[in-house]
Amino acid sequence: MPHDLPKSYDPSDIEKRWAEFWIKNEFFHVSAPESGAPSMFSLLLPPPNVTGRLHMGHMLNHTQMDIVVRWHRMRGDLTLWLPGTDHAGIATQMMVERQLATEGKKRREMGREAFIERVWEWKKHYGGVILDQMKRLGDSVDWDREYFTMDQNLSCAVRETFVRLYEDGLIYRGKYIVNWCPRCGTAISDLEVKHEDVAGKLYEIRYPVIGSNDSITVATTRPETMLGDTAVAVNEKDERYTHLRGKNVLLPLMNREIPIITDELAQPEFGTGAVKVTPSHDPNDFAAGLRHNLPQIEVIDEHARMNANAGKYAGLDRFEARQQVVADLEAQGFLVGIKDYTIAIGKCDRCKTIVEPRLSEQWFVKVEPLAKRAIEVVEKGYIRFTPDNYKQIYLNWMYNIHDWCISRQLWWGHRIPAWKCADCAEIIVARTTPAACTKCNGAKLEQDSDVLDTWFSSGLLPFTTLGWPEATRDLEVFYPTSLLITGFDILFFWVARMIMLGCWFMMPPHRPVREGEQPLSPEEALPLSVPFKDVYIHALVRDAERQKMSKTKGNVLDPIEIIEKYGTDATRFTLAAMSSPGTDIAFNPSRTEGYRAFANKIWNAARFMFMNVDRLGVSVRPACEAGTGVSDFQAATLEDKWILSRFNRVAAEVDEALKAYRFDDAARGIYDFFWGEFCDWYIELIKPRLDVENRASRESAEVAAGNLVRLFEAALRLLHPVMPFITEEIWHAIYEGKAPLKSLALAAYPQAAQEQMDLEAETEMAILQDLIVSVRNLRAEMKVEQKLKVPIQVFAEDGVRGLVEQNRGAVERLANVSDVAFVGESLAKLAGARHTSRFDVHVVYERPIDVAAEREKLKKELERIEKEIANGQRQLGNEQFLAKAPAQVVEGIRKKVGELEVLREKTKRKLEEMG
RNA sequence: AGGCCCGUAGCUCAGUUGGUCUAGAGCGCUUCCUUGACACGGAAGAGGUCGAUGGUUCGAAUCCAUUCGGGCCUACCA
Repeated sequence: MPHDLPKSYDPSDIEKRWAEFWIKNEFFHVSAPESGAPSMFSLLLPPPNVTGRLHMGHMLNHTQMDIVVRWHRMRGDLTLWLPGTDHAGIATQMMVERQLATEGKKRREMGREAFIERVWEWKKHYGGVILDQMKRLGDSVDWDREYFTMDQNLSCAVRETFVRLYEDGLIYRGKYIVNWCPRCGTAISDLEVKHEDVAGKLYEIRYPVIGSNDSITVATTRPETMLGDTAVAVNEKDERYTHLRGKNVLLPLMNREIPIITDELAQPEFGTGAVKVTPSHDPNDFAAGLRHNLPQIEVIDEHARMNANAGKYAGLDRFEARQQVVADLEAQGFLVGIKDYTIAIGKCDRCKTIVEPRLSEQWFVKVEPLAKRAIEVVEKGYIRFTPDNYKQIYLNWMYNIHDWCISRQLWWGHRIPAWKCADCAEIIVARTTPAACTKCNGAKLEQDSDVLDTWFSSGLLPFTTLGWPEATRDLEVFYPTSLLITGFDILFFWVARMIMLGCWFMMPPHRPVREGEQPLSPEEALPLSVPFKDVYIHALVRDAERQKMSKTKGNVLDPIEIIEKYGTDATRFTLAAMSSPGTDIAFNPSRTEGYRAFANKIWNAARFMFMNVDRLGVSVRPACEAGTGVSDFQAATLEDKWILSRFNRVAAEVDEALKAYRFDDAARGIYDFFWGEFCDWYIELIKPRLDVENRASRESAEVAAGNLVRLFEAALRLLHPVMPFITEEIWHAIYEGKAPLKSLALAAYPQAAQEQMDLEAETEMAILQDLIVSVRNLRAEMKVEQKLKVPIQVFAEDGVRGLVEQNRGAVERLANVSDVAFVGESLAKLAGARHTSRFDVHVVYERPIDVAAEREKLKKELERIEKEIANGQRQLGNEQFLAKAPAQVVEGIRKKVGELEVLREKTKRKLEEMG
């Protein structure tokens, strides 16, 4: 049995087999050639967290990446898709802490070293889940290059970048207000704080002015912070308070004297126009405090509890303290009022704990110089966004960027390469552990206990994974990477940081230079410093009701379950077909069901092909190597010329679609072609030619079979990037397991060939299809029994008549017609006839016709035609239209009106005839 | 507070610089057909004044303005 395909399509077996085969054979491994600049395509996989499991968003992202990557590979580009996983500082640490908790252990009790060891242990056991899932998807990544962000070489590069930024004056350490998560016990960046509108209260508190009976009322949403107040601010322009300037107030509950200052912090329009100033617990107040040299009194500690400075409130949780403070203020007559107020409260992105602005010593990146370049490369078009509206979103963010807090009080991550001298408190930043203090020569040095924000290291990946800071060939050949496909949720977290860091470290003086080569000038280097040239931002995958998928809602679809149910190919196809830019995807499994049907259709078409090839005993081995579309196709008949032309046209469309990241257009184009044209028409049309037993010659049968196989093989290549498994399976079957290449993934992507396009054949085929559909239509209207063959009459001009005559058999078979008779005059007037501008056709069948209904229909039809004609003629009579509209459009309308006029006459006559 | 996106058939969505659009597809629905590739199939069909209003234009689902409805992002206003 040469072409052995099981009777039914079962994706699970096929997909498992090929996924393993691809990996085992390392088809997707590439290395940079020794010299030259090959046509290449490179893409960095957004590294999933080691803690990660595949979700629908990944599935979409991976599908799109794999399509693009396979497409480029088949086009002959040296294609690198680089996989890896991210150590994901907070996420992973939380995961392991949770595991420890079940054993009754605590991180702090274990100590740093033991804990980190435990995390590595955890990573070894559970960290690979997502990679295994990726393998199931058929992701054609270069597994030989798989990295982990904490690998030795990458960690070295991280340290190198830190030191260089420090040397460049772009990293500083200081005591500032940062976002502090009391649960995670670490600082987090602005981006890791998610704001949420909640119903809160605005408390108005009266502060008595010392030396008078006057008092000043301030408003706050956080009354507990008043314990740390060191001033009250009013606006300079606010005349209500002119008389109080320079005076002091007595801070209630604490009985501390604090000054009334004038500062822009206070806006006259808001509340009373007076504002309490708490430099230790509010970023604005912090800034105001610096302006006025105010003391910083911390009253809340790292666990969000009141500390000793809070007097009698010490030890209370911040929310307990709030209640207590409010109660005491009220009791003592300082509470003026409480109003309902909506607050945008900041929560920790990871654990949803309410973030506390806290004064602490942290490391920051001074981002302005980095942002300047990151803006320039996008404005100059060195990086393009798809959809392009993300360009503006990116730029707006970049224009307003703040310094980036990069230190985290965690244990899992890249430790900051800074040491503090125990003797003189000097901070030493170095690549390797320093032996002695650079200032006092003391030997008691302690490394900073903080680790870096995970996004700092992921921001470096485009160049560090290719060997930076060494001047490697990989870096030379594959950087800038060609494309990045990712979600908008990490546009700022990751995409923006990669651009900032890439355009810093791949620019002189940091850009590695190969020995004996001249360094590039900044102007030359800038376009080449970008981490990627294209960014494609994919949509969010929602559930069928357009709801965001979330665990709490319980509407999370597991891609693995979908895959098990419908197959990876069908799932991939669904996501591709639904990937229209800028719109979220409402994932509906019913769609996937439909695409599994498509896979099944392909499967059965293949079985049909093999059945015939085997019956005829022919062996067809289509060429599939570089530069090949459909080869050795013998276009003997109209349907041959037509399908070949259509194939090439579709190949061109698919290519265009993929170039523009229109995965939906590409998928749909192939779907419509394969099902709607190849299966529904072409296969049906050639069936008689394969029937050597009854009506066909052996020779013509062999030609037909050959064409069928060659076209099918090319179609498989066209479809392979979207549905890699089923195409690989059938493709190998075509060659009976002895394919000229080891994998379809290595074959050539079909390129449209102009000489194989045939507009005339397409036009003729369209007429024939129209005729056949018309007859089927009439049959259905007249309720002719399905099986009954009926004669038809056709009236047409010579050209069309000749066409129908030549393809009489096709008409007879596909429309179930017993005989085609040509008549010399129009049949339009006959009831039970149908007319187009090119032909009239009448089904000869005795069946009473509902004349009234028929008339109504015709009337409506005539109205429509006349409206259309009027419309067209108005345009054609308009000079401005003729002058401005493209010639193609004018010609198209002219032609259409001509055809419509023929139709109108026929319809009119028929109506008259019917009375 | 600022910005972005969406509103097209019962459902989910296409519709690429305004014109060849009689606005398409899948699913669902109706009728017929188990014909040797496929019922995960074949054939035929019903179904939409393109959220609303106004404007620009010879021409608008497409551009502009306003408006209603839905979603999202950014933001240090107590």
